[in-house]
Amino acid sequence: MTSEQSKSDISRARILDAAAKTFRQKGYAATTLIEIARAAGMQAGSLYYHFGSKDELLEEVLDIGMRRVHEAVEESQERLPADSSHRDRIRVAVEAHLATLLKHDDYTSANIRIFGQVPEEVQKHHIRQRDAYAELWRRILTKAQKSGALRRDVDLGLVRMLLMGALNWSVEWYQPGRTSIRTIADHMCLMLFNGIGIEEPARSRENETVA
Amino acid sequence: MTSEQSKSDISRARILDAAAKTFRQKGYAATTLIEIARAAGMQAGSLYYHFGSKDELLEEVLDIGMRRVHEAVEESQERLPADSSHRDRIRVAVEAHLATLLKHDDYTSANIRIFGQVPEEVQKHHIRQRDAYAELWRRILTKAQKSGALRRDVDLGLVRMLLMGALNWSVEWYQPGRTSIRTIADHMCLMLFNGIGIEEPARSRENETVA
DNA sequence: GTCTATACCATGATAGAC
DNA sequence: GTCTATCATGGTATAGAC
Repeated sequence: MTSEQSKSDISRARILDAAAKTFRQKGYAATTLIEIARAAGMQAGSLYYHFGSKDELLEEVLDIGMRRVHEAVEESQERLPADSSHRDRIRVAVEAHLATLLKHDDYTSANIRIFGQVPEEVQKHHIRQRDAYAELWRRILTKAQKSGALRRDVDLGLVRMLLMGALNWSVEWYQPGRTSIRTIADHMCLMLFNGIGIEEPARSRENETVA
Repeated sequence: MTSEQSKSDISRARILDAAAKTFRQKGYAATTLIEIARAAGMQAGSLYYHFGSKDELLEEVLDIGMRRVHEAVEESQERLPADSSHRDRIRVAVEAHLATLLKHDDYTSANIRIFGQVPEEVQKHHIRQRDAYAELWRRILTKAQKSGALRRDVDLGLVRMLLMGALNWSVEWYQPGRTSIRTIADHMCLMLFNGIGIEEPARSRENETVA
């Protein structure tokens, strides 16, 4: 049944892809249905056979994008051996989030990038979904903290925001080929767990260059 | 001479304030001149006495925003005793960046938020300015690293991006009164320098988990 | 300097042919 | 299912009165 693809389904998918890509690039308001239609290989009027309005199209793009990261991070946890360390749990979550965001997923990056500038009405419809994703991260971090893998004297909510910010902002600067997603994740985790400071007097030398 | 304020100057300033605020909230394309004019207490047509076009107005908002953070961070460095530690240098820079961004400065936050979705032509005009700001941070971090305050085996460019991301993203979630800017800066610096991990008995593998 | 009025254009959306 | 044609709206920008 999943392999059953009517012509309608195919067009729908093409439209969504085109919309995600364009929304991501130009933002919501600056994106015209004419552009989306052209990118999808059809005329603007034809979009309305598949979607009731620009906002409906937008909402589906946002929904898909958030669902994808959520699932990716969730699966990253499930795939892990039950006895994994909390650092590893966090590490794979970071990598899953980054990978979804940066590896040709216009849906998730569109969501991250434009959510703040989308009509309020639309935002309201997606708050629950965003909260659910935040809750997933909250759980991961809280468990780590409770079992002694993270310092207790920090505001985990704040840490989560800073962490998400560091990761999400990558959509603004990441360029495929220049740095691997793995390397970004490694640096993020190093900062998160160990920091990159060096104790004042001791000249600790550890000569491994992270490429 | 600075206290010399013609009526024109006052209106100009009011328009810019209104524009920064609205751009920040709604994004560039979704903001209409009608809105800006109303917020500035005049009619849309009147804006053209002060600015040649919507884009010209936008460019000035972007310019002011970037100039303000740049100056704030630069001054944070100059105000510091000459013998300050590199950690302190970085700490005050972080705080200056955050403070400018979050303390009722719609200009800087507008710049941060909408830059990626502004007409290419406009972006081009501001790349040099952004590079200069990035260069300021690059210098601060590099000096710290060279003098042994930061690990040598990290990609400082990557660290800078992650750091800026964590800070910049705060415009998306910060709410005055809930957390102090100082607290955010402290958490950021703790992560950056020490990390928030606690040594776990078993593995001492730092970053690079090569499969 | 700011207003009103309006030209001009682009967009989201609809209707009906094919 | 997609096209063409078209409407209605709302926006940027201009012109001229005050």
